Amino acid sequence: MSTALKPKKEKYRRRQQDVFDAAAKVFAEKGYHGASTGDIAAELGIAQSSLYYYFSSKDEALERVCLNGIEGYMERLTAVTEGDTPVAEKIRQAVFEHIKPALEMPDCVKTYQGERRYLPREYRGKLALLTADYDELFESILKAGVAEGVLRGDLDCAASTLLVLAQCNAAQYWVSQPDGPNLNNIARTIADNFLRGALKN
Amino acid sequence: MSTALKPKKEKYRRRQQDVFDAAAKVFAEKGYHGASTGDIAAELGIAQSSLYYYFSSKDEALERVCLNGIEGYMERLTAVTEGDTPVAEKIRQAVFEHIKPALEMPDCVKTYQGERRYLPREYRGKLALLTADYDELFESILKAGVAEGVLRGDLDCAASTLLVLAQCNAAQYWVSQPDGPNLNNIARTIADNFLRGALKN
DNA sequence: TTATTTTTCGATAGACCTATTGAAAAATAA
DNA sequence: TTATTTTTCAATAGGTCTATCGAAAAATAA
Repeated sequence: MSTALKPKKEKYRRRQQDVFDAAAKVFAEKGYHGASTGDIAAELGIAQSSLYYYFSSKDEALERVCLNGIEGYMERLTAVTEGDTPVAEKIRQAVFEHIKPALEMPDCVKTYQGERRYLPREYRGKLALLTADYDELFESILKAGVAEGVLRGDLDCAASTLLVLAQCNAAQYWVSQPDGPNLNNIARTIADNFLRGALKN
Repeated sequence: MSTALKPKKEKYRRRQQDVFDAAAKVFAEKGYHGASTGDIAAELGIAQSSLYYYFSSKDEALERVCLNGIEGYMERLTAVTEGDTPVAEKIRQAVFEHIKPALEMPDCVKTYQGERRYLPREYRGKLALLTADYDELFESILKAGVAEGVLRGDLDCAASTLLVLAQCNAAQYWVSQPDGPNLNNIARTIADNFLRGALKN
């Protein structure tokens, strides 16, 4: 029975995803307020009014795009923390996993980074909590490193987390450039630069 | 003679500066496209149409605000490079001077960072050149450090420049928070973190 | 085929926004 | 005071935008 009803809804879902992908592209390019629903429709080659069959407001489109922009981050970072690899390697992996979406879904990530502040209040608060959880999880890797004695005892884990992630987020704009540096190289540079100063000895 | 004519123009200039300051505040808060000229006027408590006595278009207001946002950067960094202090100290100073405007003119800086991409093509190009000059000057400090043998010989000066400045730019959002960290502390943390990995030995 | 459901569309109401204009108000000069 | 200049304003033209609605078209079912 479920197999008989699904195909209908699934076709709708796929088309809806096309719509949100187009929205992500336009939002990333022109900014939320600089982009019109007409721009999104033009991207898809359909009428502006047709969009409202897939979402009920421009705000909702931004919500969905932003959600896509942070989807998977928590899961990937959790996987990294749960491994039994050395702390230094975990940090390298965490940096790499953080930058990865810049290639796979750059528009969603850029929109999340730059346009999330235009979300309705309540929704923005929810995303802020998710981001805080993520930062905390990242910080826990550093704390574990300090506790193990692998990282310097006087390392400011909270500040380091913010600084490393700031570099990752900035790097997302470099990898998307055609002649920009390779994803692996950037991740390694960021992680190694940090580790050189943070490792004991 | 010049002293007789100036006061008139000066009064106009001062009021014009008020207008651009209000524009900076509103742009920083709502984004260029999210902010209306009505918002700017409301900030000043005047009629929307009165603004056009001081600028000829919203674009021009953005231009001026962005210009204010990068004013002085080049001069301050030049002063740092020209001193005869050790390289490590120059780097600390450069980082500090880069973050400083985040306190003195946060709205202009935020607008420059986030909204400059909405400037008309030609004007955006000019600012890009200025930014490139700045990055190059910063990089030259690192190169000098490598040449002197103070910094590691295999240091990637270009990448390091981008990464350090990315941290500075991100930090500008932390210092403006009421309970955020102190400007000096952030600057020192960024510079020391970098130096710990970049210094020879 | 015809009937039914899904998807797209044109037209448009209603709101907002930029920039202009001529006049009023305020400030300054004579 | 009156005359002149500077500054502000109300009104508005002309444009764009979001979201709605009923109908048309397309896809699917009977």
